[in-house]
This record gives sequence, C-alpha cells and structure tokens, in this order.
Amino acid sequence: MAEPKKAKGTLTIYDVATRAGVSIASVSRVLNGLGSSPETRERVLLAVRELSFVPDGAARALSNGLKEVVGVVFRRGDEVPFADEDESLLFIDVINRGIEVAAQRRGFDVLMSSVGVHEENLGSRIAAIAGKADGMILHDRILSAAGIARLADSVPIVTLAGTPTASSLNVRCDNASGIRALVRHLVDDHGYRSLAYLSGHSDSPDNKARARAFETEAAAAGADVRTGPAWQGNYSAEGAAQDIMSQLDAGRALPRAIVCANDQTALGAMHALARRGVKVPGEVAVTGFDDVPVARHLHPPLTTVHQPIREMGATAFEVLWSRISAEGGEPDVVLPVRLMIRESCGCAHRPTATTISALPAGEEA
Amino acid sequence: MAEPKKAKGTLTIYDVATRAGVSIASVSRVLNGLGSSPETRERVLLAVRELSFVPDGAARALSNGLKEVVGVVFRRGDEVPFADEDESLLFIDVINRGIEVAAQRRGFDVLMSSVGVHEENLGSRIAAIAGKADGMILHDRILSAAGIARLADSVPIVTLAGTPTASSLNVRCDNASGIRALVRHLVDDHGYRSLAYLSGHSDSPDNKARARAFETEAAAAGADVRTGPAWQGNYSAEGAAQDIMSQLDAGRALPRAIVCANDQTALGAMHALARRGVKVPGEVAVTGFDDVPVARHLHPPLTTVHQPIREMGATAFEVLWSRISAEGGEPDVVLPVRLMIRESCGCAHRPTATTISALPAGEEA
DNA sequence: TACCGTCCTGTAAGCGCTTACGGAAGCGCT
DNA sequence: AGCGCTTCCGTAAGCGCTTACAGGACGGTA
Repeated sequence: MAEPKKAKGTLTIYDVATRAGVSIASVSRVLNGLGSSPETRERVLLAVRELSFVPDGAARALSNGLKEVVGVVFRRGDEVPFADEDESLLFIDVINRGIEVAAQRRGFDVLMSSVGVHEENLGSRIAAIAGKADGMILHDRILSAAGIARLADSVPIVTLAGTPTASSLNVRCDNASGIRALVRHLVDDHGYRSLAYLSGHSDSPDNKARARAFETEAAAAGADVRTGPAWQGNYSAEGAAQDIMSQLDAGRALPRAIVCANDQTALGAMHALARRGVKVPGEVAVTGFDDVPVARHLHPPLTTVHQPIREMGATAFEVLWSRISAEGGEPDVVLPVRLMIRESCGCAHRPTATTISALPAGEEA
Repeated sequence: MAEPKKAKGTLTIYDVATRAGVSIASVSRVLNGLGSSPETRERVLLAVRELSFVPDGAARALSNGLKEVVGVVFRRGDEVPFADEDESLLFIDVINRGIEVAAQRRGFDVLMSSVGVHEENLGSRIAAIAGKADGMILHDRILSAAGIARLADSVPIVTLAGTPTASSLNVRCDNASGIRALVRHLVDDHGYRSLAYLSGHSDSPDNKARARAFETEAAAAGADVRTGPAWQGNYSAEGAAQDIMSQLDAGRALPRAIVCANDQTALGAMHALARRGVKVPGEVAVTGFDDVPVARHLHPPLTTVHQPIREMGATAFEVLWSRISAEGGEPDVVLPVRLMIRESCGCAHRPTATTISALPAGEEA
C-alpha cells in the first residue's frame, strides 16, 4: 500500500531536501539561483519536478521582506449596475492592464480590488490589502489626503491622477497643457467666442486642473465663459445628457463650444444635442478628454485630448517599484498628452495629432 | 531629539503590545476578535490606531495557513495590440469583476494575472502565482489538462469554461441547451433549412460543446448543415469578417442562417455581410452567443444566447472557496442560459427572453 | 607536510504572526 | 477558608522559507 506522504500535508522545502538528499539551504539556494554545484543543482531540480513543488509565497515574503505584490484599488461603478458597462470598464481597466504588464516585468503580481462608492468599512478593506502588498496604487478619489497619510506609513503609495503628498507619489497627465491647446484651437483656429466647461466630479483633481486651465485660458483668449451649477457634470454620459437637456428645456442658449471633462461626458452631450436636433459641430462644437477608443468612431469623430492611458498604469508601477526597492521615486510624474483634432470641433476631415508637451515619462509600456 | 522608533523598522505586533502594555497574544486576539476584556480591547485598539498598525499578511498567512488570496489567470489579447480593445476587454473583465466581488464577501483578495498567447515561461509564471494564493481560477485555454493536473497538487483549481478533471473543478454555462434552443428557433419557427456554425477557437471546450450541439440538433431537425474549414473562426470579429468575405469572393452560396460561436463573431459576420450588401436577416440570419451589452444595440439587434457572465465569475469563486475551506465543491457547475430573441434571426421587433434551463446556479452576484 | 584560499554545504536563527497550554485571578459555593 | 469553575492573560512553539555563519573538502603554494 502506497502511503500518502503526509495526508493533507503541504509539500515543503524539507520534502524536497529529503528527496534530493541535501539540506534545505541547498534547495533554497538552487531555487533562487545562488551558488551550488551542478550536481546538487540537478538533484534538487529533479526532486522539485518530481514532487511538483511550489514554494510558499507567504513564507518567502516573511523571510526576505518582499511579497512581490502590489495592491491596486479602484472604484467600482455601483451607481450604474448594468447600463453602459461597455464604456465604463474601459478607462480604469486599461490603466490596470498597464500596471499589470509593468509589474510582471519585475516579477510582481497585482492584487486588484474595487471598492464601492460608499463602502461601509473602506479603511479596513484597504488596510487588509496593504498588509498583503509591498505597495499600493490608488486610483482617483479613493482615499482622502488624511487617509493616504495614515496608510502611507505602512506601505509606499502611488496615486493616479491625484496630488503628491509628503508621503505619497503621484502620476498624472498634463491636464493644463491639454486644455490650453484645446481652448486655443477652439478660439484661435475656429474663432468661437463663447465656451463652457462641462465638468466632471467636483472632487477629482483631474477635473479641478482641467477646469482651472479652462477658465484661465479662455479668459486669456478673451472668450465668453459660461459657468454655474448647470455645468456641473459627473464624468458620465448620463449626467452630461441630462445637463444639456435641462439647459435646453430651460430655454437657455448654448455656447458655441462645449469643452467636456472627459470623453464620456462628450458622448452624453452629443447624444443629447442630437436628440434635440442641435447640429454638432455646426451649431455647437463639442470636445472630450481621454481619447478612449470609441472616440474616433463617434459621429462626428470626437476632437479630444489623448492621454497615454496604458503608460499611466505602467508608469505608476515603475514609480512605486523604485520607491519600494530603493526609497527613490519621482514624487509627481506628469505624462504628456496630445490634442487629437477630429471633427466634433468643426474641423473638416483631417486626421492629425499634435504633440503638446513632452515632459519625461517614466517608462514606455 | 525624537529618535525614530527603529529607523526603517517595520511596525510589528510587538510594538503594539509594548505600547498597549499587554502581550502580543492579546494584541493578536483583539485583532482577530477573540475573547478579551473590554479594557484590554480598548487599549490595544487605541495603540493600533495611534501607530496605524497594519498586520503583515505574509506572517498571518504563514501562521494560519490561509493567505486569503485567490489567483486568476486569463489571456491577454496580444494578437490585437490596440484595435477593438473596447470589446475584447469586455467578456473576461466582467467575469473577473464577478470573481472579485464574490471574493470580497469572503475576505479574499484577487491576484490578477494575464498571460500572453505564447508566453515564454508560462509554467513558472503560474507557479509563482500559485505560491502566493490559496487557490486558482483559470480562464479558458490557459493550461493543458496535464498542466492543470500538475498545478492541482499545489493548490485547488477551478477552470472557467473548461472541463473538470480528477483534481480540478469547473464552471461553465449550458452551451448545449443554448444552441439547441437557437437551432430549434431557426428551424422550427423560421423554417430555415440550411445552417452553418461559424466556430470559435478549435481548442476551446465551449466552442466544441457548441459545435457538437449544433450538429446534433441541426441534423435532428433535418436541416442542411454547411461545414468545413471555411467555417473555422477564432472568436474574433476580424476572423469572422474575413471568413465571410472569402466565401463570398469564392462565389459560394451562404446558408440561410449562420450560428456564430459568440457575439464578436456575429458582429464581424454582420459587418461583412452588410459590406457586401447581403441583407440580415432578410437573406441570411445571424445569431450570436454571450449576449454582451452591445449585442442589443447592433443593427439589427442580435438574437443570441445570454450567459450570466458576472455570475460565472462569482460562482467560480464560490466553488473554489468551498474547496479551499472544506474540501467540498461541486466538480462541474453548469449555469443556465437564456435565448434572447431579437431581430437578427428574422423575428420582428419583439423584445422577449425565454429561459431555457434552470440548473442550480452557485450564487447570484 | 603544513598552510591558506576557494568553493560548497549544513546548521540554526529569525522573519511576524497565531494559538496551545498553563497560570493567575475572580467568583460562588460549601 | 477551601474548592472548583470560568475568564483572561502571557509564554513559547511553530508556520516555511532565507541567509549568516562556520565547517569540510580540495587545490595550490611554500
């Protein structure tokens, strides 16, 4: 009767050592590619293969102080359970994939965790993840500055599209340049005199930066700027559509051009305008921000600002990694954006891209 | 001069114990909600808060044999670097989100890892993940049966849309019922006499099951079935479009209805047909499988088989969890599907859904 | 032959936690 | 007062690895 090694017994390095007739230290050395004679090496590898041994990550991590895991936290779209899912997955997921690919290159794996908008015990959820990781990447609007500060003395933190703090790093794109180029194009090239910024979440740093740049630049260009609560959106197509609808219903005149906080917003705005028979860009021009893949397939194709989404994720990881491995890490990486002139601004069919800023990007994906 | 506790020193349970004036055992007990006097409890929690202590996951895992991490491996679309990304993200990501939500309910986190199509050292990559997790969920076409068997004696495994093995569990949807209902609808309700199945990857168990069910049911219904290499697709819109194009170019007559392996394929087929001026469903009916969100927005809206995508993910986790925590776990969970009759089959505008099978689903998301 | 340097190996300590075990303290009872 | 019971606590072992350290084998040199 072949007796099972140790019943439910998990295979350990001791089993491998016994089978190979060497000490556990030798097994460990072989597994980690440190010095060992070819002879020993062979015997260990054979034993590992025969037993199909997989070293325990927790024990490794405990022993050498590196889990090779990075936690990523992002917001789950609780608000919209099923609708629109096609699009809403996009932006965050592309970033996440960028993170993942970069992490793999360093032998790290990624602990993905989404949180609901009003999660009951956000703090402990995130702390639990932090305990399982060597560092964290936090998407937009996950934790307050205070929350970040608290977490930061447990693990290194990189925020995405946030603001760097004394204890955390940040990666974002060059919102100001993008908006400036856009406004200049609308005012200088097209001669539009009245503009509005249809905003995103008011607590989003990206949105704030875009709004500020918009106001500054539009004022500098001498354009008439429409503002007020009517232009408060929330990054969603839904919200934007409702905004536009209610303004139209109220009989208010629209500006000549609407600069939307992101592509989703632009999409919603264009839908609403189309539904009401307002011609885009003939009567009202509309622009986006992000350049998600669908942007170019809209009718008319959306003029927008291209963000290197995948690279943002990859860069976030690289920055975090350099902090983890060497206490280094650029505190505030700004990635360049590109104005994508298509047709929703009023331009004729003319596929082109203009590079606006070229600050040093952390790494290319 | 305020001396820093221990320089780079990570905070441990000892620091908390010292600060609270209790033993580490008491700290541990409080942290895990075991018996302790209110007095002790308060002091410990206070110390934890003051130090913003986060227990080390690796040490916990090592000590109590549970990492509370599940690994998920899926295929990255290397083939299509940027195109089409909007859609291709969809299916897998929805499943993953289902997994994640279910995992959170049990205090687990998810280690997400994508692999390239021809990854150099797939085995070791996956082994590394296995070492960091309590169990693994593998998407379609990740590992061979042998690979699964080898991995399975390290950690419990659940495959998605695969086949259960002696050592692994599986979650899939009821392909056969879905295809049967579809074929019956096309033949019985519409009276189509010639059908073809535009297949997916030939090594996908889902595809094989669908193909088999299609042939069986179509034969049983006495329909004329077109087969051959011309009908070999690969789940992508691209592939499907090319298939159709080349058949048309070769002057071959199309069947009255094309049953596509998935919605993507149907989408590609419909595009190609439209491009060639073939009317859908007037001349050729087209159906899909999956019911991704865009399906209902196609022109004409796509008749397809609805899979509970999110639930598949959630169920996969639940099955895995019951294996991890109790050696239980249903070996082959089959989730019910629903025929979604829309218009691409030839039906008039008539929004309706028919439940086909109602096998026990693991859990609702 | 004696000695030193190099290379490989095994022994054992320790990573930060959980938990079995036994002791101490408090209670109610005889 | 003495007993047993319960409740809480601290001590220490151990989870599966990595790695500092020291010992052994070997080869080359004086």
